[in-house]
Amino acid sequence: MNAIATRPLVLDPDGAADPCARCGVRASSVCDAIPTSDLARLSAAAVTGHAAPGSSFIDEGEPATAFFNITGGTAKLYKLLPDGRRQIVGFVGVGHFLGLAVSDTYAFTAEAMEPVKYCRFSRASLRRLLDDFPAMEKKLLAVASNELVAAQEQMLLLGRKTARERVASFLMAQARLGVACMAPRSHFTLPMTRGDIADYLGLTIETISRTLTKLRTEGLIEIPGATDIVVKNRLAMERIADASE
Amino acid sequence: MNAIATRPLVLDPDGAADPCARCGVRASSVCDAIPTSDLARLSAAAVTGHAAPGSSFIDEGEPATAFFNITGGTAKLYKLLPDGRRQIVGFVGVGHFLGLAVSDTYAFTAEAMEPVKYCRFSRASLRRLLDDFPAMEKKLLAVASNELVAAQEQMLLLGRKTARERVASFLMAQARLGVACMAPRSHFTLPMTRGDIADYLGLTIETISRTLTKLRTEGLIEIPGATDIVVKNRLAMERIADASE
DNA sequence: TGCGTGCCTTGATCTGAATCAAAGACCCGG
DNA sequence: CCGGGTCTTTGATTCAGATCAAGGCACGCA
Repeated sequence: MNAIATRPLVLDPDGAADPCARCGVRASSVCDAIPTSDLARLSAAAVTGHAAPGSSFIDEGEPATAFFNITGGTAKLYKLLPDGRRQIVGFVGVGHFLGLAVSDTYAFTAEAMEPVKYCRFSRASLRRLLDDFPAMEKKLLAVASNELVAAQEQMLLLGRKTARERVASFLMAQARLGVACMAPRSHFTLPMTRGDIADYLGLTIETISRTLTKLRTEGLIEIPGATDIVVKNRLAMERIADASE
Repeated sequence: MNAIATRPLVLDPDGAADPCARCGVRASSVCDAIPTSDLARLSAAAVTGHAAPGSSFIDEGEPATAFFNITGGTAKLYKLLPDGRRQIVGFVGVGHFLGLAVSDTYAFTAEAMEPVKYCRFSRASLRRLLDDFPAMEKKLLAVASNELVAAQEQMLLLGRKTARERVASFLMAQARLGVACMAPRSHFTLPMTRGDIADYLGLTIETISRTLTKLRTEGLIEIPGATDIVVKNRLAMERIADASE
């Protein structure tokens, strides 16, 4: 189960998945879960599509008719309140699955940040796929379980951490993206705006900016350009992030 | 998939599951997913146990060796920060699955609120179970997907809703518990303390108390006893809960 | 080259919820 | 029936982060 669980999976009948723009990892091909001999069936079930930056390809509240697998680009997932308040519930890249839930309507909007490519499956073809390939189902269960753990971690952040702790947590999570089993990177690029970070961390743009500035003046990070982060003191940052100081 | 997804499932070789104390629903027996003829195999894999109120049966950070299915009672799930700040990530009752994630350690602590009974499966026996009974796996996937949706809803609440909106959301969710497809109850009992509610909603005890009092003086609810809630104006409460006013 | 439009930063002020503090209310065991 | 917890409510005060406001910078485009 572990091998299945730890590598991204792309359901791309063309077999042309990009390495993930978020983390640089190249997703394992569909063949990990489905024998090559059955690829034709997968191709028949899938419809490929794409979305330009700023445009959404899943809309909160719309009838949930399909299941998506990201094969290129990055997107943000968010929920809106009627007055416009926004909560970003995740940033996703290559290999991510969307629209799995058993509900009538989509629970969030998915909007491309960098040009997104995806494979779309109807509910019916997804069900057939899962019936035919139990390994697929195992993979999805593992993915969903891990996302649940991440969601609970985010609840802790949103419910109980200070602005400083939230920003530090976010930066350290970004540093770890896509470097499983290796040391986190000390230099990386944020592919999202301050506004997106704010809506992900439950704060405002101004608080994000001020907090980053503070961390910079304390010598814990450097910010060569608005989207570039260099972590100067990882240990201190980690300690702030998990409130152990 | 829907029938499997919508009713609680209890993996109890003794077949003696209680109706859920949280919501009154009697869980479907294990037989929905596993043929009676194979019950012996399930019994062999499962170990039953129980936990008294206030005691935990899963501890955050401990090696994740087992998988749990609640067969009686209710529990709260929470994560702690080193300085004692606490975030409750969920309240669970009969039929709930715990410890599914593919990680080395448990992501949260599970503590009984009312005497809890459970079935425990080792990782290995869970894997065998899932291999043998694909319907089990389908069920777990459906459950995990729905929990993910709920977690995202909670992120919106924690990240963007006001105290008033959080409390109203919480009360309306409690009113809906276990009455799928029926009108929410207008009278119900809260099985948790103000402290638990506070840690679930990312607020303090005092704010919970004040907010409840405010809703009461406005005539939207009544509070006959600290744990009893009567909703007097459901429409207004719903509107506050989803910020559409 | 100049101008508009998004971002981002910084400063001043405000405010919703936290914190600090003190009484009730309730429950259980003896 | 009493005593000592725990839980809840209410009030006074504080404060972290939001809001309001003003520039600054980078980039695309005419």
